Amino acid sequence: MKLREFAQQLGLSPTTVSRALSGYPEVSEKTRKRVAEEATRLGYRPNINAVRLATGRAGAIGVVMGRSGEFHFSEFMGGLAERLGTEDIDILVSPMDDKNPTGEIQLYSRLAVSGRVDAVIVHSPEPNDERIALLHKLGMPFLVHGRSDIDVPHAWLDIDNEGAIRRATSHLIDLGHRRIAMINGRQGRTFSLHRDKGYRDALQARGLPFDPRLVAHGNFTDELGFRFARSFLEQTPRPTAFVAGSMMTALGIYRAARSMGLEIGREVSVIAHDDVFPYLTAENMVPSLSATRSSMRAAGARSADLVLQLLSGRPTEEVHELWPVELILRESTAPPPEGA
Amino acid sequence: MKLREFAQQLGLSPTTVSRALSGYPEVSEKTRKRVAEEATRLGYRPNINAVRLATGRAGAIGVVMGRSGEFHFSEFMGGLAERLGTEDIDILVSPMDDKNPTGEIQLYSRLAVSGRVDAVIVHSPEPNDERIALLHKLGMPFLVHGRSDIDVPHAWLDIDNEGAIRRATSHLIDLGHRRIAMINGRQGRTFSLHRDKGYRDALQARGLPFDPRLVAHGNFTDELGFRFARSFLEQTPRPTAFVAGSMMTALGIYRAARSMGLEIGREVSVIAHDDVFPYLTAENMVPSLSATRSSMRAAGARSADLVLQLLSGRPTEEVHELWPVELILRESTAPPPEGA
DNA sequence: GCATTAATTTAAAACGGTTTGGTAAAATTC
DNA sequence: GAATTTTACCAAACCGTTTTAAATTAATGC
Repeated sequence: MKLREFAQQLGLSPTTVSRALSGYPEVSEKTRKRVAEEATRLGYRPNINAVRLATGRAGAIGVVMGRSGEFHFSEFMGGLAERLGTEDIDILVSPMDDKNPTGEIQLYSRLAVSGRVDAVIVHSPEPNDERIALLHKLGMPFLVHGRSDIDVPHAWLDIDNEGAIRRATSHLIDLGHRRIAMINGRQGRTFSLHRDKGYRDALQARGLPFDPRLVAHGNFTDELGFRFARSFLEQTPRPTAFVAGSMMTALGIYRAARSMGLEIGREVSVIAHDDVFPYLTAENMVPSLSATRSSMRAAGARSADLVLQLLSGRPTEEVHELWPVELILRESTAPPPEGA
Repeated sequence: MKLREFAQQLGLSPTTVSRALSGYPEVSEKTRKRVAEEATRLGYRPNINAVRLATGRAGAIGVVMGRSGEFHFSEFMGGLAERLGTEDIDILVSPMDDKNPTGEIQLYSRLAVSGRVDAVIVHSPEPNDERIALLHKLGMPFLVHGRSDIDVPHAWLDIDNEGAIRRATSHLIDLGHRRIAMINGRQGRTFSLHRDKGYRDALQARGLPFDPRLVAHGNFTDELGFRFARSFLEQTPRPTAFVAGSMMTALGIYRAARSMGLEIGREVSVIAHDDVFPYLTAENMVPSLSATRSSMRAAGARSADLVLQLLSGRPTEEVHELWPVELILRESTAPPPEGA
């Protein structure tokens, strides 16, 4: 059913009906109510594409999805979706071929120019992120999940990675650990750099030396967690504790320790970062995993909020949030064994 | 830049330019080429929303995302995105409040009516799935990832869950297991039913009794894997083998066995279904996990293909694919211990 | 070289809403 | 009670394409 017919049935003009449904003030309360009721009764819904054309708004926000296995992606999306469910705004997922970095910029610029989305969410930014520069130049509203040092104003939502890892590392030092290994995220991402910094600062604060042989970077997979942990544990003297970037990494570390007959929570301590997944919880690991924790789903939901704020005119410079991160101590952390 | 201006610059009518760009035959090769060149040179791109309104096509396919933790979701999406990256088609993710089942039907009907998407992908169908009936009634093209027994024609892509689990179970029986527990997916989903059937048929074929106390249903989480495995293992006599629905479930089973001092691959055998994740691999578990395996990402990519076929007119009845599932034997399966 | 057919191109009508700029009726002011 | 403002509604223009139906130009047949 079209607006025309619907309006006719009500004995009103299309104009009035359109306004009534969009909640404009210049239509009487009585009429508005009648229109709303009849709309649901007769099942009238404005054609979304006509609305989009007329208003110039796309009614969607874009998320670019990398190919590599990002298991936290669906949690973030879930949060986003949860919040956006009540608005009439869609989430548009664009695939990105991350083997081809030029393609990424093209993709963003296509996304921006094409008018498919009103705003974009940028993930895992780098300190000098081309995408941010591009989106700013194109005037496309965007929110960065994470942060960038780039000299371009950008709205962002980030967790305090640096503080979290500093606390985690400090705690391990407090327990008496002296050789603490760090399995971090992908090289070059801001969040990895922040975590590196938290780690180094904690060491430095206690006068412990920084040993590059105890730090590794890579995707958050069980596989890499295992491989790095294994190679670290083969060093002599071996590290007595690990700071890890993700739950999957922690699984790999647990596996590596077991494979070498080392007991987690006694001979090797582990603290990992937990994005809070419904299907794999730090609490339930054996031994239960000490973790820095921040809900990815909550970040998704809040990101939706912030994007909506941007779209309704809140100035970019005002929109940034740095979330504190909990440190939850469980059984995987303990003082190092005597003599280690 | 609008079509009007662009056409004017070329000294052509909007009609001709539009046709040239869409590849219609009634425009000369020479003109077409010129138009294409100038379009890239001047950076003309048709306004997507105008196109959508005029053509009635949305240029997007919809995916409904449940709230509960579905870790395979991002793999499926990744595959979808990978394939759709080359087309000019978007993926629209709609949030679903799965606490409110009525909401789901409303959501689908909104999605269908609103004209936001040209087709929809339905996940985890039930044998008599309301969504399928609805989409059929509304005339919205859709692909079911999975299958349904409903008496409504529907295109689908599914893996041979029944066969996979039958083989897995049979293999365990061949090894000598007699008490085999099954931790399946959510009650009522077609795939769970198929797996149940595969399991029961395998038992029956060898004259083994079906014991409902050895079967559990639930979400694919480490937590449930642990709880169910634990309660099964506390029975006397305890099961000597498990068939599990997911990698996370398998993690839970491993944990449960360990917590009871039982050695996987010796005292307890495990076969799980593996959707193939880059961040957690069956091969790498300790002991390595025997698995029925089928790539979720490949299913996503192929689903995109099939949806495109549907949209280009291939009849629904022709579109269904049943994928065979590999059974990969690793260290987690062995004959039961003597006397068990 | 003219009639006929085929190949190109075009003007104008959708597509289905929103928004601008008014107008008539009702409410308020003086 | 006339003048003014406010309220409630409407006709028509517009958003930027595609597509239908018709017009023009080029090619072919004889």
